Amino acid sequence: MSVHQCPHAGKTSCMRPTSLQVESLINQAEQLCEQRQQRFTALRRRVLTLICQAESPMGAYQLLEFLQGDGRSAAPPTIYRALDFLMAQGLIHRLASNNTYLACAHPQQDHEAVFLVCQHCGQTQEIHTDGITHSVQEKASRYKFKVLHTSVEVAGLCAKCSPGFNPPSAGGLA
Amino acid sequence: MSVHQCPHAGKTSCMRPTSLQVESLINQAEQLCEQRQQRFTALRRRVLTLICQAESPMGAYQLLEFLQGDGRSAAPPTIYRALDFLMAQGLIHRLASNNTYLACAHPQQDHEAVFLVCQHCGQTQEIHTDGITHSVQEKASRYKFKVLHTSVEVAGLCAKCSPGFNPPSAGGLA
DNA sequence: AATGTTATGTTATAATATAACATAATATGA
DNA sequence: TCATATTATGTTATATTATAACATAACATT
Ligand SMILES: [Zn+2]
Ligand SMILES: [Zn+2]
Ligand SMILES: [Zn+2]
Ligand SMILES: [Zn+2]
Repeated sequence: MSVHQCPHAGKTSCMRPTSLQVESLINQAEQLCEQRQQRFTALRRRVLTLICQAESPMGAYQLLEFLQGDGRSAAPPTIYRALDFLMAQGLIHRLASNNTYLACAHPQQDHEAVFLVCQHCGQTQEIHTDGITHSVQEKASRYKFKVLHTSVEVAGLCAKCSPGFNPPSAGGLA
Repeated sequence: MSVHQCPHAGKTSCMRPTSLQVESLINQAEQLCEQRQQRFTALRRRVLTLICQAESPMGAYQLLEFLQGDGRSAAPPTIYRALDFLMAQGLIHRLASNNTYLACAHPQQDHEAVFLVCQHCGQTQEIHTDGITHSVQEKASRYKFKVLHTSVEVAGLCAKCSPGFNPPSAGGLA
């Protein structure tokens, strides 16, 4: 049994996964859909691939342009239906703060996630943290509020885009 | 010196403030704007009043309808400019998860907030919790991510809309 | 093949938000 | 007060994001 090595795990900032890593994510999605008796169609595969290959989260109409570039006939419902499916399967997430979609870093398990969204370069890191989830739960319970879904989106600057960052390979001085 | 009693403070669920409480919020807004040498115009006052009076967060076009009902000439930019101003002054918040706007419960101080959004009735409670803010900060710093703004929106069911709720005045049995 | 189901194509439109430029109201200084 | 600058609002058009409704195609099951 080959365990999938998540391209996001253990990295300081999210890099575009290699084509091998994308392939691995797609294979994983295919397996999940098969287990759930859901159809992982060519269109859905294509959309997930585009999202996985992207440097940062993509908008629906951006993705739509790629589909149209394929020669395929594609209108807004085409992309939104694919996105809805992928979200329902937990393969992608939607960022409400900027209306974009990104691949889930850990589609295996159901989870709440926190997103660190760089305002400069757009790169977005999905992190999982029980601490935040528990804080929310605890606070909500004091208000007798039943939590169904928590959205945490953190806007800021990633390591690369923070002032004072020097790329390691540049030597750091001049 | 009369201290403003926030209509949200200490409540289990957010109720529409009384007209006296709305008035108090508006007066407070007026003072804040005066301190900052910002113009609290009739339009801005009207929009803030509408938002304060609302039972739950309101959409921009909903608010726009009210302005038009006033007999006033109003187009989308009218409402969006007012909303932008009120947000810049920290008098209202925008919920990204459902594109709505609500009055800030504590416009005095700059703060990060958590919103408990009831999916059934729409009522939304703003709460302030250092615990969540600190968890986010701590997690982000591990990724060398500089936090600028944190959005936490919790979807679920408020006390009233949770299954099994009986209004206190009904006696609780039959 | 006949049938039911799911997915996709297609057209139109809804909902949310902004650009660009004109006019009006307000503030500031002579 | 008047001229001037600044800020706010009016107005028209358009951009962006998303869904409704119905037709056709692909797939599954018998
Ligand atoms: Zn995820
Ligand atoms: Zn960045
Ligand atoms: Zn607030
Ligand atoms: Zn409720």
